[in-house]
Amino acid sequence: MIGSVIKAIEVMQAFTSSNPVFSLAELTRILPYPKTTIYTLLQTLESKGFVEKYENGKYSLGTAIIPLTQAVRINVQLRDRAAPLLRILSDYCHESVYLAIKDGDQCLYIYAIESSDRLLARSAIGEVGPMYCSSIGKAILSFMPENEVNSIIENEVLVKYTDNTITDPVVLRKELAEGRQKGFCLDNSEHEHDVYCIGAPIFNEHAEPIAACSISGTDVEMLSSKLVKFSAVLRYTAQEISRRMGFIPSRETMIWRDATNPFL
Amino acid sequence: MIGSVIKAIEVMQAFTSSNPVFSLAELTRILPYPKTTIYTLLQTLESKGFVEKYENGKYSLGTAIIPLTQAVRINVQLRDRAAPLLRILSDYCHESVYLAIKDGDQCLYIYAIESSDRLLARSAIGEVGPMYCSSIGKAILSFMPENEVNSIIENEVLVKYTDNTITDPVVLRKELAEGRQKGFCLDNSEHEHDVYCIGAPIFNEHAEPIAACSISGTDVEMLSSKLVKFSAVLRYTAQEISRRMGFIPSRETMIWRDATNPFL
DNA sequence: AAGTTAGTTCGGTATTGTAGAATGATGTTG
DNA sequence: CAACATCATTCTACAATACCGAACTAACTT
Repeated sequence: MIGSVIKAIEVMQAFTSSNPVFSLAELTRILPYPKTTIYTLLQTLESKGFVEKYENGKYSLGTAIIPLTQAVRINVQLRDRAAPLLRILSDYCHESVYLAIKDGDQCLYIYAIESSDRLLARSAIGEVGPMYCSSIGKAILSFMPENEVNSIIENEVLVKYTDNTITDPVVLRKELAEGRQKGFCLDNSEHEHDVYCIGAPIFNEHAEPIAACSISGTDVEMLSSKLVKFSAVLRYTAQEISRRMGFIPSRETMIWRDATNPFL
Repeated sequence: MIGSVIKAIEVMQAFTSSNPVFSLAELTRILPYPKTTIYTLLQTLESKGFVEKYENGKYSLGTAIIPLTQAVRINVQLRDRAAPLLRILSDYCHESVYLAIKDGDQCLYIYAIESSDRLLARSAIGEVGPMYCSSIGKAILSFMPENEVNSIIENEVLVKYTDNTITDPVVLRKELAEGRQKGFCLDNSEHEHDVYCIGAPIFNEHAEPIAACSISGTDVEMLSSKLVKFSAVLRYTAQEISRRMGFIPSRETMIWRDATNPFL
């Protein structure tokens, strides 16, 4: 374990989308290292383009980080395989489509096809979010071993983001059981107001739920009149992505192509 | 300058999308450092999620890199401001839309809205490409100071990717002059076969061309019947993005809204 | 079974990262 | 306008620790 590398990473991770600019002094307040240590770290990172220095002496993360993402394993192995299928899904549904993985106790969004009515300015890629109140997170949880689900649900305060957020572990567990049976989970505006989602899990070759994809919209019809059609194509998409990850669906749970399926 | 941090970065940058997996031995062949040095660097990076270790002992880049991109300055300052405008542009044109910045002598793609007929599986975000044979690159070059243009054109071999690639500096310079006058540049399948693009430059508050956006399609109509309409809305989009970057367009070059403009 | 290659552990040395203090630059307040 | 405060940067000296050779183990090859 090389201390200076650890510290360099901690310096980079101090920067966030809501706080993307720091002066040296501000960083010394955040991090438990002396000024000069952080100073030389910043200079080193700057020489490689990992941080940039503003005119006014402030620092932010540099562009050299962006090309690295193309080589990240999950992007090569999962995103690049899933992208064409998600494209078809998005064209069929005319709604935003997301791909996120389980990253520790959270979901990490690694791909998005955002439809025009998504008003959020920022790209979701790279964002992390809670598992218990998103369709993606619940879809992953619903197929995880019970003890792991417990450790995620119980080691975390279930924050009530909206009126619909499920904060009762009993209710949540019931919904996960239901999701496991149906093969998909919903987000009835449980995280953001007026955002409705359907999420379906993606499995790896060991049949572990490592990720999920979702259809997301601002129309509540998503969970009523459109649900049957959308959930079917979403589950099929997730299954085909899983297949490309080496997963072999069982005969009972397999989803077949039919007339309502755009993947004919 | 901290040596171990430099080395750690060099280790990470050894991974690419075409070569995303390495064993320790392979890395020692690529990098001029002893086995044990690279070994401890990998272990350190792994502890922070910056590299991941496969079952078979091989290494690849880890997911912890992905959230960092949300805090990268250019993504906060430019991408997040440009995204809604590019969304409108894409909806209007029904074509793929790209945003790339000048990064040294190359273009770095930082945002993309890919339309359904884009068959490429991979996301372009994070990719780098040459400036002299893309509409984005030429759009940036066309507004750069002459000496900087020279250093890019002359220090680089102009590879002939397709039959249409311009490899003659004289022809290229003439086209850049034309682009500067018109306010946009074309890519007539000069980099990839059957890909046609229109690119327009984006300026910062100092009126420097720091980036460009483009409309990209597989239909040659892009450069004929659709050109007038598309180039107008593209230029307007680029201007409005520039404005959000602090650029103040001059009265002569300003593009006004009109009936063919979706931004009414 | 011998040989080759790769991953990992170990330990001594010398490099070099670290942090205190001092300096210079900038901005702020009375 | 001066006195003060804050911040970035330079310098220096010591001690920590990164570094790398060598040794060891495991897996695979011939």
